[in-house]
Amino acid sequence: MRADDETAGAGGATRATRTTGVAETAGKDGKYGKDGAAGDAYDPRAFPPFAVTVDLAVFTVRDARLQVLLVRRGESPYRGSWALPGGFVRPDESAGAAARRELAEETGLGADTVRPLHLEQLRTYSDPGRDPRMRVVSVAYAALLPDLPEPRGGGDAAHAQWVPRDTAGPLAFDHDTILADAHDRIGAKLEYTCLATRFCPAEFTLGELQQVYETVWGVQLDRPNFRRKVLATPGFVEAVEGPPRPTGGRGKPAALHRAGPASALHPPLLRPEGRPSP
Amino acid sequence: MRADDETAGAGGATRATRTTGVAETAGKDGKYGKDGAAGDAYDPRAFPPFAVTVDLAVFTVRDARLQVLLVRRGESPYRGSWALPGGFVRPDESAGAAARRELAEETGLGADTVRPLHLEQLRTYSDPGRDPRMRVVSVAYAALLPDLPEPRGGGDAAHAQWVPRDTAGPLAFDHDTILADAHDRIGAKLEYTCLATRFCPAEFTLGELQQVYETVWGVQLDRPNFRRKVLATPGFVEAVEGPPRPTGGRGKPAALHRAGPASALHPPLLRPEGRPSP
DNA sequence: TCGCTTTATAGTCAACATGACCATTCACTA
DNA sequence: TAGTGAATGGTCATGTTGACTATAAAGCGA
Repeated sequence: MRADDETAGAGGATRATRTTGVAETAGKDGKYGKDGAAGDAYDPRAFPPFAVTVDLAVFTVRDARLQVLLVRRGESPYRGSWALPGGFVRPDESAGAAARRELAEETGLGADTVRPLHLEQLRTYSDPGRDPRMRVVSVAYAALLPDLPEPRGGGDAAHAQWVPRDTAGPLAFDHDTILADAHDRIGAKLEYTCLATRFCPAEFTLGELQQVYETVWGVQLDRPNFRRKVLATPGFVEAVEGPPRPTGGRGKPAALHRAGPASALHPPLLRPEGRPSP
Repeated sequence: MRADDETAGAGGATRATRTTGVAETAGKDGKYGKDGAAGDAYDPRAFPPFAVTVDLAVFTVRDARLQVLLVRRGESPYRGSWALPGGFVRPDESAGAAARRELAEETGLGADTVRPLHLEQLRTYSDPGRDPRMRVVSVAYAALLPDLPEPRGGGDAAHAQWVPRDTAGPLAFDHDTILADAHDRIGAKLEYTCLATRFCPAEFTLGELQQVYETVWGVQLDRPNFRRKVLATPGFVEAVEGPPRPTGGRGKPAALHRAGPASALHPPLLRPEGRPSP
């Protein structure tokens, strides 16, 4: 969660292309120029068009590590580099729809599996130089997946691969920045939302939920305190009837829970130390 | 802060335009199709281009009310409606730079005044139908202004006007949604960042700072408790030497403070009741 | 069957933060 | 000189958090 935007390169050059004050205000809100008075107005068609893409930071927690889904680039630039999955937004879909479509394609998961997954818009990256070939603005999304039995299906998604987040990079384009922003945002949202359950299967133990927090934050939490806090937060989790899951012989089997109806935590579940940045 | 994205209209139609799986993965990350193999690849130039704009939710606190800067549209559609200020992103600038440029133009403030203002990217609105004339994706920003002595300069900005936030709307396009998202985001960030000082002039009293919280959140806060909390948070504010500002005869003059070096609050300054949504 | 290990769960206690108050100080005005 | 309005300085009960100890339940190996 970086506070500021890419503001480099502002100022001078933009002034140079400015013609009149009327030209500015005529193009308000993404509209054409004043009706008919096209000569002076700011006309978007007079410029090379923007391409709009989505980039996805797809996270899961597996083997007590935060893993991110990456693809290897087959074309230049950055040929052979790892990159975040993504693709073009099509003329008839929103960025959110494009992100969900790409998520299904890259993970190889069916539409039914992908539909309930949490997709969160992070921010938009629009630096003029971020793609050396053309002007591309990219809307970045973060996706949270439980540790699914079918990590990546065959077909289109064969080239996508889970990589531990701390060993990911350097990535193509500005994807290192996007990934860092995504990690920051997810970590921050764990503090005051119930997002952590999205990393878990439908039924999970409190130990698994705690593992999510510990993995995303990179800290150790006290187990009794974590338990107390989660159970004291109304609507965060609710107990599941029936026998606990077989443990495989290690310790007492834990009771199962499922995500509750709440979406926000009151008060928040704060990280042990200070947060990185606003 | 809406949790989910615009996902309406996904699915069917996008499938119809899909050609092959190779076409999908070839256009990864906002690139052209596979080198040379343009026949099958997804080529952005085959589609009508996207226009990219910025929309600004510019807030200030004046007369104990949250005010937002609006412009009146002179062209159709929504001719005569109020709308958020904004405009096209130019080919050589980032969205953030465009937002700052538009902010200067709409407020009539000089570049030096605008430079230190807080601009925060909210999210991107990309619904295919959000502008009836063409495909426009808009990157929304929130800007926080102190109650400046020159509310709006002359010239270009003469048509922009401060409007109380609760009387704003209905606005053109999806600007009601953007404004609501902006208000939610600002309110949430007041809880765990030092953002509130951005609504204040360089030197301010704790009463003025409290007024910001009360106005944005729409609640009343206890003054001694607020004071204790703010002063106990390291780096939030620091005392200013010298005599207090003349009060105009109403009560004891308050000590002046300026924004401290901190950017995040630990622990956060939570709203009295539960937060609206995640 | 008896320990032994492992993990879940229950409970204690002090430090800290918060919300609801009351009291005092200060500058200006009537 | 008293009165008014706002800032500032406290108290106190309550709730939350962090550190820590203790108990319970399951499987394993001897």
